[in-house]
Amino acid sequence: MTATTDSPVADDTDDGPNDFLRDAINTDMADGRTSNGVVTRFPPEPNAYLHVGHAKAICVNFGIAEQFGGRCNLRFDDTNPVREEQEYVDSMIEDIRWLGFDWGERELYASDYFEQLFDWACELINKGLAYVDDQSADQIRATRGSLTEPGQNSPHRDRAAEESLDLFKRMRAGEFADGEKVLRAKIDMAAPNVNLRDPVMYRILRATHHRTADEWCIYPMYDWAHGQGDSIEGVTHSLCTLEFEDHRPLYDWYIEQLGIFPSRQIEYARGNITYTVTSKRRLLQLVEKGLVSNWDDPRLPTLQGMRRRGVPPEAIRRFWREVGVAKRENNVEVSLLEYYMRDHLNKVAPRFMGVLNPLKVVIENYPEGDVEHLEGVNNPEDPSAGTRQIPFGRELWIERDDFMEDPPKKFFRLAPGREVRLRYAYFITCTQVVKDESGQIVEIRCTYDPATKGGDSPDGRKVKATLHWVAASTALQAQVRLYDRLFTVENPTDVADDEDWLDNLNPDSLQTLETCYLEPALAELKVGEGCQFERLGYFCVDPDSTSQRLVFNRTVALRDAWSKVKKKGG
RNA sequence: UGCCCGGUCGUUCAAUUGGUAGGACAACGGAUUUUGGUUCCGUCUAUCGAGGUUCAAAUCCUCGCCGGGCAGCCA
Repeated sequence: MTATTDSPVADDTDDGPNDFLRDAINTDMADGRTSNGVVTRFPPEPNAYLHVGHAKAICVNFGIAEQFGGRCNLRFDDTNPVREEQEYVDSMIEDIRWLGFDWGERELYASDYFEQLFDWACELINKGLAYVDDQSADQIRATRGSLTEPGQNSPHRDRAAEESLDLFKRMRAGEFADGEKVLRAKIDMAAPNVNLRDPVMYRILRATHHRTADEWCIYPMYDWAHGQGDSIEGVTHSLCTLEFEDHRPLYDWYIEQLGIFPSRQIEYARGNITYTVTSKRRLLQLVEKGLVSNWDDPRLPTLQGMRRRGVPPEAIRRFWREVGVAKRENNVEVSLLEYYMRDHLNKVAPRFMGVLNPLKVVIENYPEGDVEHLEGVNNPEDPSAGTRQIPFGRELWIERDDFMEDPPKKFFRLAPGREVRLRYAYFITCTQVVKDESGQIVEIRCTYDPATKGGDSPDGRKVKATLHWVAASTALQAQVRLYDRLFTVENPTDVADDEDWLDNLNPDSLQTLETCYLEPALAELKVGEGCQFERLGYFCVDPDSTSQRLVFNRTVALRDAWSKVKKKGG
């Protein structure tokens, strides 16, 4: 395969499973319909921030182009200036790049084709295939018929082509008020497919466009722009979501009447994920009502949010590739995404120790004031990551969950009289539990065995647990934000008429821990960089960090067999 | 009750196009382990229904049933 694509994605270039899109493309190639290569496009409307659902479309379109040695254009579908803004263009470009795709010089816009679209519209008018309608929006709606009844012809449907052409040019010239006239395709008001009932091609809209400013006061509709843009660009396969299936006859009709390059539209099912919402409207509500901090809230499935949370783009790409593409409605389990997050992070994330819910440990037989440095492996999955020195001392922090005064049978961490290993350090044995007047455990007293330095016992005795720890005297203090799924149910928007989908919000989706202790090496980590806190999960540095205090986001927890045992009442 | 699309393990995608229903995740069990992580091994579970064609049907046909989309001068 000759790879001429601009998007070499090194880590996931293997083709993955077959699907009906690739089958169709293979067939078209065999039939000689792709002599200039396979061309796809990702066509967002710049009116919102990209989310993980868009990522599927991006992966499908760029992925297929790459796999077939073709190319994928980025084309902004900017035909409605009242909704679109440059800010969204910029953020989309940033997000797609972050995901790992590249479109070379082909940053394209539907608005690039406004003049051509206008000329083609004139051509259709001349052929008697389009006409200017003077009816109001209400009248057009009223005469469109219903799902079960045909529509009625507009009184202007059969006006002379010359008259329509004149009117259309005057529409462009600004002689009419917004909404006063439209250009309509002349197809069939009795068509069972409502999209074919003389669809509107142009409306008059006095709004400043983010690229063409006030050059135009008429704007093409989606159907009369998208397929034409595809054709102009030589897009061989225009892959879109299922709701456009009913539009395909119109897509094909315009191309056929114009006799231009026949792009082929194929529809596939959008990707949904359990416990998350991706509709623009709903994401907007979450942000505007302050239910999340902003568009980049790490709990949101926006690409900005996922990036801030530390989700590796590789995981998103891998996820959508493995999920595949089909035509049936789907709701993929979020655990699959989490699996690929862990799978990637496990290979690349440097390990550190951090204590989230600290409990003080004093090693009674360790010399007061002494600090020694012990060697830790940075990444057991990647020897080239090397080692680091970790300071150890008489007073340490361990995780509160790692000690139980009266442990159940299957708990094999620290308990009175029990010996455990401190990772990379020593075996310690709990000798005493110190409580305050309310009975709360405030400190654990232990002894250590100097012969077990590094964590090995020369006499071969075993311990059942290895704990992470941080030396108190050199610890970094940090805030850590733990995220849980934003909703408590798999389908948050699946609610009865008298229910509010927002009632499904998880009240505990964010837990902020103000006093966490980290090993000092973590001070070197920069904003956005990720790591593993051993035994806990993957974390990354949040932009809220200051030189005074680090802030970490938990990207995803490690799989936790103990929590399952605990739940079962172990 | 118009038109279009879809229905395969809990989830999702496959099945060389009519020839032993398979993978991944999840779940469950076990081995290894200086992360109750990783890795490894194993187990469990599915063709919406009824007819028909055929030596043979997830696949083709018919009729049902269920789910989704469509009546913007949105995309």
